[in-house]
Amino acid sequence: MYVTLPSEPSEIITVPHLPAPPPQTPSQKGGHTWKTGQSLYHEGDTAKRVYEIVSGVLRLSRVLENGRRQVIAFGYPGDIVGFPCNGKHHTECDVIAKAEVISHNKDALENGEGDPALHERLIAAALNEISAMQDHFMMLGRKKAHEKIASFLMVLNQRVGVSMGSFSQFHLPMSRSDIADFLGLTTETVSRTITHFRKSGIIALDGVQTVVVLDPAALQEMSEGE
Amino acid sequence: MYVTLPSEPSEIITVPHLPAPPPQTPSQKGGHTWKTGQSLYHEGDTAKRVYEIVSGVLRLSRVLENGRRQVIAFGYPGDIVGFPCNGKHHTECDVIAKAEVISHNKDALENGEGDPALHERLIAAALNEISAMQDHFMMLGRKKAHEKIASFLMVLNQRVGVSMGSFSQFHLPMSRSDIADFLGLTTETVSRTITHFRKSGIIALDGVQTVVVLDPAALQEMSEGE
DNA sequence: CGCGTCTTTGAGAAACATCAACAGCGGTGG
DNA sequence: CCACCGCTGTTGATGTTTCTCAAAGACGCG
Repeated sequence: MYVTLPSEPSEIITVPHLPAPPPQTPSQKGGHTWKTGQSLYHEGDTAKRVYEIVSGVLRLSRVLENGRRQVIAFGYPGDIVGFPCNGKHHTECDVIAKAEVISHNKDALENGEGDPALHERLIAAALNEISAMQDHFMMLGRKKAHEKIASFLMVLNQRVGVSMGSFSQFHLPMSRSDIADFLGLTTETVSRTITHFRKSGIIALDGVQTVVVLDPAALQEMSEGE
Repeated sequence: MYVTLPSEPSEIITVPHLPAPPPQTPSQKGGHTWKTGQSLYHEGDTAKRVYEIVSGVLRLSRVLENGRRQVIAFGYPGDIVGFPCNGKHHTECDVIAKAEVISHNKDALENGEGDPALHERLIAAALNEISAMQDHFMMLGRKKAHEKIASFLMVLNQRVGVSMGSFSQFHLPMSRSDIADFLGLTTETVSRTITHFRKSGIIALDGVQTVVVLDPAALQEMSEGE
């Protein structure tokens, strides 16, 4: 259903410019499968493991007391999520699209004993994560709604888009509200902006969850502001 | 504007715009002093070291082509900055207040050989950084201007505030524009909001760079929305 | 087929940005 | 020592974006 490209460079989707993280050489073959709607962990949970996504999509998020939510990242194949801080998880991690996940003991991240190669790979992933988050800051703090949506669609297109003749298309497993909470917008603004792109002929929709990119250059231009 | 200290022995390096890097062996104790306005590194620089702040204040930032800037973080004593990604720095790092900084070879972060204790300390710092950035996401994406400013002042007060009788006060080494770029606002909005807090009796100013917190509870309340 | 949920669309309000002018402050040079 | 200059910060008037509230349409599921 979801096209995963295990051989492709993959990264946290907020990082458009980063080259490939380590190739898929999981230390353990065959991860665990999680269904849509399940949670790998919750905010405040004691962190024992970090998770390497083989297939599917995860959502990392935080909620404020008053109910406001921020989606921190969407995890795609190749991403590693669940980095602990002081032994605890600081986000929710929910499954958006049925996922296969390999878990590693957090000790493999925190000290090199055992598997030095894995240790270094996890550290590299954590450093990548930091850089990815810095990109996302730019997005949240300094871009307008249409730039945010355009950037978001472009990154997804680059990461999971498949070529369909002269166009390319990809699947949006997350809801409009997930996108809104990721970009710091409301669902209405997300919806309106996507509609606007559609009416402008930049993209087309096939159902609410499939995006066809008709004019990548225009999308690129949108993402940079005018 | 970035001045290289003549008194500093500066290596001849292929990076043309790099001011004098701290000439020292890995993990040297004692640190190195940087003056206001200097840059520890620039976006795109090859990352050789990470920096542990002993005193002073640093500013980590990124700029978009169109000139829009996002301040990623302010580095205060105890913080470790300059985590590399794929061997490069992905932010600017400028000195806001004269700083003493200890630099560590990045190898100490990436593999445990040498000093395992330092290695683990740097990893913990990186993981802390991830968590701190997640907090900041909440701020940028889901808080209103007055909540952002109030949160910002509160954090600074907790971190560097000194008790003055029944009140506490702290220094704001960064400009209004730095604060704006950190919080995703304009300088005008920052200024107006601070003025509003002042007129409400929540804070007082002693010059533009000293904040006296008169009513911490009100500030707390402001930071959470109503 | 009916129901609940998600998405889209619309109208109006609010928050924040933008544009513009002025004030404060430190530094410089006469 | 003071007048001037440039820079940063403040304040005001106005404009735009985005949010909020409301309702209708689409879609999946039982």
